[in-house]
Amino acid sequence: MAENTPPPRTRAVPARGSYRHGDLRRALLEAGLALAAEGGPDAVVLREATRRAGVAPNAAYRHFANRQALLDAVRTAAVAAVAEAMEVRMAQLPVQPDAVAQARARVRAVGAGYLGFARAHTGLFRTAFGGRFALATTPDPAKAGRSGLDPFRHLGAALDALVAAGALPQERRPGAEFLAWSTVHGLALLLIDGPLRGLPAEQAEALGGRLLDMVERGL
Amino acid sequence: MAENTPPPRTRAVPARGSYRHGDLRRALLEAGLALAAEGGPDAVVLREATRRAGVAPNAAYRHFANRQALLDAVRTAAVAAVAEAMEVRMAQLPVQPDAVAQARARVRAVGAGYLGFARAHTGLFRTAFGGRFALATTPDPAKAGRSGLDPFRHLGAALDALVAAGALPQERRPGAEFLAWSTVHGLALLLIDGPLRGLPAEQAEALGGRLLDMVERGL
DNA sequence: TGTACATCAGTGAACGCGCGTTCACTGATGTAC
DNA sequence: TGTACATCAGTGAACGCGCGTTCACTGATGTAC
Repeated sequence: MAENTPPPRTRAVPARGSYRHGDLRRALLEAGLALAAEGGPDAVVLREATRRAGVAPNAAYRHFANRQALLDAVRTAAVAAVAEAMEVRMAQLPVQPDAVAQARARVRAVGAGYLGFARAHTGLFRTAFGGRFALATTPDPAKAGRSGLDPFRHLGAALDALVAAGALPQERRPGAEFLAWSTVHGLALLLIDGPLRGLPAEQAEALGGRLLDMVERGL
Repeated sequence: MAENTPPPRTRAVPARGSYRHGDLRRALLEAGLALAAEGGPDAVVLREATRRAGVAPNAAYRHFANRQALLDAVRTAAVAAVAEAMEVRMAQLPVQPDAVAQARARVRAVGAGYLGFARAHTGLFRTAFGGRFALATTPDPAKAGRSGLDPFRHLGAALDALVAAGALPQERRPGAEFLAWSTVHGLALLLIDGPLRGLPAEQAEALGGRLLDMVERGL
């Protein structure tokens, strides 16, 4: 870790749980998250998750319809973790007198949260956004951070704030989230899977900064 | 196809080839490319390639050390195909009196070639740039188009031309390829794997255009 | 020009692998009387 | 309060799958004499 982005959320140990195991569903989900963190989505292997939970392979079927269902649950949790990383950045933002500066800082925090998460929790990031992934048209609370917003909606809200502050013309707002997202998404992938893999943190952050400058200017 | 980006290069039928099969190496490579086109890198399965070539599974080992070697060869060919898609776009560029406009158009052609290839040949694109991929520091002719440049070097050359034309300050040049690449790479992935998947061609191109506007302004 | 020989591309059979998933089960628990 | 019972979370064993890869082989070809 050693990053200011948080590890994936681990809820407090819950009410006694069910039968034998205590709470196998959560144990499997957490094993799945650990696997995803170590090796991305392909590493979320049902048998290995049960192994880590200390349970027979088929016990998983009491809690997940199949391997895909487990993977989906892991992916959802990973998306929520990205949202939380963004929220951490935003919470650290100083209050500024200038509304424009404030709104810009918010957009940057969203982008930096995304990039920081990708670098700090590569496997989880790849699980969340690395392969085929969709965007529910109706918000899913399970994919949100504490604020109730998922990563995509954090970006949308930040861009709305930019418009409200007068820093982004209304007519450029539609579709702007996809332009901004593309940019940051691309750098994230170049940084974790592409030729920028292994770039020292300092340089990666500098590049991220320049990229966000570019988006600001270019939007 | 039905696109102005070319299909992956198929060299003219060569000199007689070797023993029994004629030219199993090429047959396997082409089967691998077809598999990649259909299902991305994971679909490049050694046994299936030999099946398509009409040959026993282990015959592949006469020509490739292992599955990874076949995949690498396929990936290299896919990268070259991206370079060619860029070259097609550039060749279509009208000559302009204004050097700045000319240089800008060239950068846009590189970006549009990348995006167009990603949409037209999704599986190949994903094979070339979808997963873990590196960038040889020394240019590999096998990854280049007819011009001898690979996709990354096409971008670099286009940016150099931008500087030469005076449209990009010298001091902003270093690292600019990574900013530009990130942007276009991200949109490509959003378009083929992400929430923008299935966007109608017209809208996808419009978004691509806006993105390239943004890069131009922002760089 | 004809024959013996070495080469080596492709064969056929088999391997071990870990995977997801299904089956009939068992036995600790909570609940109804 | 004590006992019978239904529930259903986790068990144990097994399946078929396609994969990559190894082995000892064969037989068409090009080449040397």
